[in-house]
Amino acid sequence: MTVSDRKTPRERYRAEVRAEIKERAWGQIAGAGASALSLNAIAKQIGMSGPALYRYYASRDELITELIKDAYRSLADALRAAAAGGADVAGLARALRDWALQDPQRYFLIYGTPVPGYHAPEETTGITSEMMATLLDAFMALPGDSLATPFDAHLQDHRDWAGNHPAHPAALHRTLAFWTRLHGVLSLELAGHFTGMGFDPGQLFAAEVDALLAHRD
Amino acid sequence: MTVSDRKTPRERYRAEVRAEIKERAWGQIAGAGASALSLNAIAKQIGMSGPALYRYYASRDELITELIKDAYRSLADALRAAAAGGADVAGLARALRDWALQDPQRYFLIYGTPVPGYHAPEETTGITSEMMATLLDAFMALPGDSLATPFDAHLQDHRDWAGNHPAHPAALHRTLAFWTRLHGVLSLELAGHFTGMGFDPGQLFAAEVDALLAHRD
DNA sequence: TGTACATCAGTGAACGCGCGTTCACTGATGTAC
DNA sequence: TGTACATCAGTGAACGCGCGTTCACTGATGTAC
Repeated sequence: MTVSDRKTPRERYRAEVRAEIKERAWGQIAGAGASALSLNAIAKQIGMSGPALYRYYASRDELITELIKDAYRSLADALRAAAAGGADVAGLARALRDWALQDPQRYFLIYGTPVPGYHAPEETTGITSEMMATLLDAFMALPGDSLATPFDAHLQDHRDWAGNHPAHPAALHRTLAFWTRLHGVLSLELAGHFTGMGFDPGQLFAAEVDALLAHRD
Repeated sequence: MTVSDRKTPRERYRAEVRAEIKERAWGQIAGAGASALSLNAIAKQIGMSGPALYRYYASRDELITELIKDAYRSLADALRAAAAGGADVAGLARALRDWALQDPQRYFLIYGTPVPGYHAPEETTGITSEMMATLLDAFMALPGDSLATPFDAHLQDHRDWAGNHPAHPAALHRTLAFWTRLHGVLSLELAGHFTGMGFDPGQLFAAEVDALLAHRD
């Protein structure tokens, strides 16, 4: 570790302020949604003037882009950490659910209503691939008849998203089903569509995980 | 049909303008999302001054609330019409998909990111019950072992959302799975999360429908 | 059929607000010799 | 260790914008007798 690697006080301060800006940004998003995020309001909370923020982020869009990347990163990390800790498919599902419930608006920043015209930063596709690889690893550990359904066959020829992961078709299929089914439960739950319906969303989620493990879709 | 039932020219004109306002509102939502909906911009498009709109809607919130109710209504109607036309579960799934693809931003107005603090109008829960009843009718026509899973048992005691529909537990379970799984595929697809992944979202959707019909989850 | 009045659609000006962003500047902190 | 200079964080004023909404008013349309 050379001297040039060590952070100067100024660099450390910069990093701290950038972090505080992000923290306040998340707070605003949690309170009123991403569309209500305001640089001036963040500045006021921190105790700075509005223009001062432009020392740290070039624009509102750059800040939001940064937040989106962080959200993707934290999800991929959560799943990877669970896998590293020995989690199987059910464990990964639990990690996903915990991550989503921990901060619903962060979840919706990724999986919520797309803003027409806005394109997510390039990096996010790479992070998603990472996440898919984690899931594929877990499903590959499960037995499965290959090409059991027509869609399995379709996937065998259309697996760009899986890179060159050695998973068999049934694992590909189940990985996608894991992703879409659990997302279906979570997004409806977090958006409040189950409110007043009477049943326990957690048990529906668990039932979906069980169905995925029964490896008979 | 008495004279008082017949619409006066003024009433007819009012209805037309209200309809045109809604049309333009949908156009704006399709183009830039619901948060970008602007009364002034709508007025300009129609060729009126901004304040003139207040003859037709008391506020921006009232207009949005109206649009949300219309969106719920059109979904429930689409499913009911399909059922009335003899559609089975697969047919209802097709109707749902068609409805969603027809206007993605209308879909997200219902199922997208919730705005913290905003509460959907009361009527929507009733319309959702209607939709659930349509689905339950279709699934009740399918055979199913009752109480095949722990979640089936849970549902038997937590079925507020099903009203007093005579569906057996397996139908309750499959109706919820229909809703959450197809929503999972559709919302990811419409938000663009499958872009560049290589497979055909329509085939994934079809595979999920097949899985629901195999009545072995 | 004609007149007197009420209803109501739409206008233009105005209010207050908050937004993102640019700019010229001050003052503190760090760097080089 | 001390001085001269460069770097950079932060400020306050300003720009231009569009928003929702209120208000007093005009002028056209419909209604009652």
